[in-house]
Amino acid sequence: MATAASNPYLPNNSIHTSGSIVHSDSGGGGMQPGSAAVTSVSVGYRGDPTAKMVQSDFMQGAMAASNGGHMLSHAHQWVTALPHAAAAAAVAAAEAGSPWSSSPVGMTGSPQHQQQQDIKNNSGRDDLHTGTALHLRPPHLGPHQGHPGAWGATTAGHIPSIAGGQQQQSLIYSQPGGFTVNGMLSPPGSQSLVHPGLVRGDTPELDHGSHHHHHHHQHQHHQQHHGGVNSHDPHSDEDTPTSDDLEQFAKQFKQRRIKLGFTQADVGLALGTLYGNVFSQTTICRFEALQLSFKNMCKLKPLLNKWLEEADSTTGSPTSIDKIAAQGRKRKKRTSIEVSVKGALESHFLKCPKPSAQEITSLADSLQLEKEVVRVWFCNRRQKEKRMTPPGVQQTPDDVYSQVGNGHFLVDYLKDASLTGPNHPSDERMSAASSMFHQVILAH
DNA sequence: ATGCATGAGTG
DNA sequence: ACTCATGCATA
Repeated sequence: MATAASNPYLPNNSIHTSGSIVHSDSGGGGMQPGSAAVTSVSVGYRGDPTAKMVQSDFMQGAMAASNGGHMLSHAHQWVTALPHAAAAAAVAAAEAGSPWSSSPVGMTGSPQHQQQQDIKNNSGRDDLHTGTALHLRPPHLGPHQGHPGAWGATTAGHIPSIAGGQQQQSLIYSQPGGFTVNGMLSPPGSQSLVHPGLVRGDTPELDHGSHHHHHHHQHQHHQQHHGGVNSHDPHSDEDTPTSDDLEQFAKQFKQRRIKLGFTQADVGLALGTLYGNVFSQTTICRFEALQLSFKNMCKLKPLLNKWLEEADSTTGSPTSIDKIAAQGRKRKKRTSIEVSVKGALESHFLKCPKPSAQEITSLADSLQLEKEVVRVWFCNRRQKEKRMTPPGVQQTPDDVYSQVGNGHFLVDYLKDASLTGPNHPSDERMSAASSMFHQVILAH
């Protein structure tokens, strides 16, 4: 049992604890998810044999049952401090020294307020320069960002992520050297050359096929109107992409990525070595599947586009990136909710997508789940609906009709979108989604 | 490919 | 407490 926890290197399939650590249990608080949900154990801990997780796994009882009123404390329950000096130091350095904190960003134009959620990601995994210290951050900003007032949202969205994310910590890893898209030290021959022309992947060979299919326009301008300018070719990463652009780009991106032999994880890592922002396989996957919010898609596109350029020029480079699997803090065990329970949650969601705290509590109680779990479930559920592509629907619009089952999503999106109006900061995703669907419907 | 989770940022 | 961007863990 403990072995699983202490040895992260083992294929974690066999791990499943059981009582490894002290777990608090069910005494006081509570409700043991014995029937409603199972919590699969498996702490993805970074290599620290000596230190196993000390804390009691997670006590749910604390907040649930007795207190109906408030349960403000929960955040610290699963987060533990790194017990190890080395590890701790690394993380400390990562967190203290590389906060992609707010960054000045030079957008002299529209001081948008609520959407500069740049990337401050980095979950403390970026400093493990295992052997190959790969982290190269160009002292300059990306070539994107042309006009300041192009349009607040999107533009402002990706700039900070690039510009802001990398400054102070750069001294630490200034390892000059050639880096390839893979993040490996440069070898063979000539990579990293940023080709000037840069037609962003128009390689005839694979750039033809599927995209270019339907192009209706008429919805191209959802969110750009104040800046004014911004009406050149949709292929440049400087302007606000339309949902069409994104869809197309995502598709093309995936094709090339695969053709070049890279995995989604590879790309995520490469982005880290190229820009200092590492992304997970998950994120790349979601990007390709358009399962991110419109805004998020816009933010990521320039980065991936950049990678694509690099990848194109770096043909034939061996792929041998070392995967840094790291992360220092612990997470709550993932709870898997039973199907029946899930069904119940679903139906509640349909009735009320945003239940009150009180409602969540009673629901949790009746379902024998932790309140927190229920709360999170609703959050995730809502978020799911905001993605550009509803589950299942994503490929060619033509398929939308064949794969019904998601039909209602379309209706909802359109309905909602039309109610709220075309473009409004908070409706980005709707605009995007609906525009995509509009064309589908119109094309029908 | 996705489900559940964390945390920063916003009210 | 919610939204959003992200990701570990898992199916």
